[in-house]
Amino acid sequence: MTYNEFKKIVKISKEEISGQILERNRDSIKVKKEEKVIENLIRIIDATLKICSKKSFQAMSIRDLSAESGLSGGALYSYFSSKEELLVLIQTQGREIANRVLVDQVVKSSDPVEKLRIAIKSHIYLSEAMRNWFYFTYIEARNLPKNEQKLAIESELQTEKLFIDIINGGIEEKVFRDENVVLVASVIKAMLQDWYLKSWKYRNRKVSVDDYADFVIHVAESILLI
Amino acid sequence: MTYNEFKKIVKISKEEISGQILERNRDSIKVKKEEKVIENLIRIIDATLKICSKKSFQAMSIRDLSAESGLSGGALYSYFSSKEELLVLIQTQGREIANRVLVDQVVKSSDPVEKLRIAIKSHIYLSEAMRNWFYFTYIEARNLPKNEQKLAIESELQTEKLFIDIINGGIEEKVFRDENVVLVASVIKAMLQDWYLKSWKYRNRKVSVDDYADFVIHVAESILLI
DNA sequence: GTCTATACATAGATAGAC
DNA sequence: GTCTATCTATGTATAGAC
Repeated sequence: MTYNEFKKIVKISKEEISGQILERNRDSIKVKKEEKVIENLIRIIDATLKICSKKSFQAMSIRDLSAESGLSGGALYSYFSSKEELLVLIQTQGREIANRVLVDQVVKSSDPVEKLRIAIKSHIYLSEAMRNWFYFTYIEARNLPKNEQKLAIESELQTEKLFIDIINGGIEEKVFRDENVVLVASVIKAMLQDWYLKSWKYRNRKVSVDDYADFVIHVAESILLI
Repeated sequence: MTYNEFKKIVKISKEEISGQILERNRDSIKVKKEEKVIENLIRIIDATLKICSKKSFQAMSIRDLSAESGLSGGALYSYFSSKEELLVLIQTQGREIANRVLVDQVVKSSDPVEKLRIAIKSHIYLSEAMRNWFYFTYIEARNLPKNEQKLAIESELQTEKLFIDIINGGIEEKVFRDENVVLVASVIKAMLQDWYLKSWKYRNRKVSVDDYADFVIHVAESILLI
């Protein structure tokens, strides 16, 4: 699988995401026409992610968001009841998509070596396709309210668990070495995150997403393969 | 070298750091008595790092900082001329210390394998000894003004260059495999950063700093050693 | 040198016209 | 549904007393 193939397989339509957000947040969204909601949620989220790729969510004012999204400050509050709720909304949805796509891809194989490759590639490709979204989810997690922070941590650990399980499977089948599984999963995750946390660096150096994915697989297999 | 030995060798005294900051910022610091400055800079920086381990620098108000440091809002402005300047001051000093200690340690050996081990251990141990400081430097870099952001990026690339040079040395001496040097250095750096970005995770799992350093060395050598 | 009091700007959020 | 106008809170930064 290459990045281009991945993009064709995994349809992440903005309309669909927006629809899911509407389902989850019926209470806070005051606008009744669903089409309007879908359309404007896309504009709001796109604007937020764009602004927050340059400055922090805290530093983004409602007036900034108004200017970038094309909706007035007053209108924005028809789609969320506080700025913090907007943060929670985007983060929750981001985690949901990431987890769903990843799990969907991994179940496609039962061979541990293949599963590990798929998991690494899917994660990197997904974080490339939704770079701003991933960056935002990571970097703004600390500004979430306490209980939402807990959910973010759980989600992080769940993703790691996915790798832990794959590696354990490989050790049982004697295709992987008996390494410290938790640490191997941790460093794989660190490498995956580097792709979207330091995208500026890899772009400047003309490292393609396929190059990077192949390299991370190479590293993982250097540690694990017998 | 273990973490405890490292701490004995590398003296990172708060007074010394504070003194260097004074040298660099004579213009902004209005208080004349040097002892006072040293003492209060320590209190201000400790307070800032403590608060910012829980919330962002933007979210920290001068009133917060006043309460935590024990100085009034007015007094704080005798030590910096704006909140942004305080951010720059801490970040600049943090990068300076990190770079100095790392370079000092690495020159102790001329053997590439040994150099790589020293570099990895020094970085992880240093980031452990100054965990809040490293976390702050990483996470708040994006809130720096444009020109200071450039310096932060340069510093990041310089640290990576140190690893690149070591690896290239090893390849020349035919003790390391002829891998993609830039990518190897990148992922080593990603692993190093994970230690202080996810310190909560490693603490919960009772992974000691020595365990982690040894594991990162193990990974690096799995990729590189012939 | 440090405090209290306060000026001034900007933020989030709401009300009511359209 | 969206706008403009505005309320209120909070933040940074300063002035002047001690």
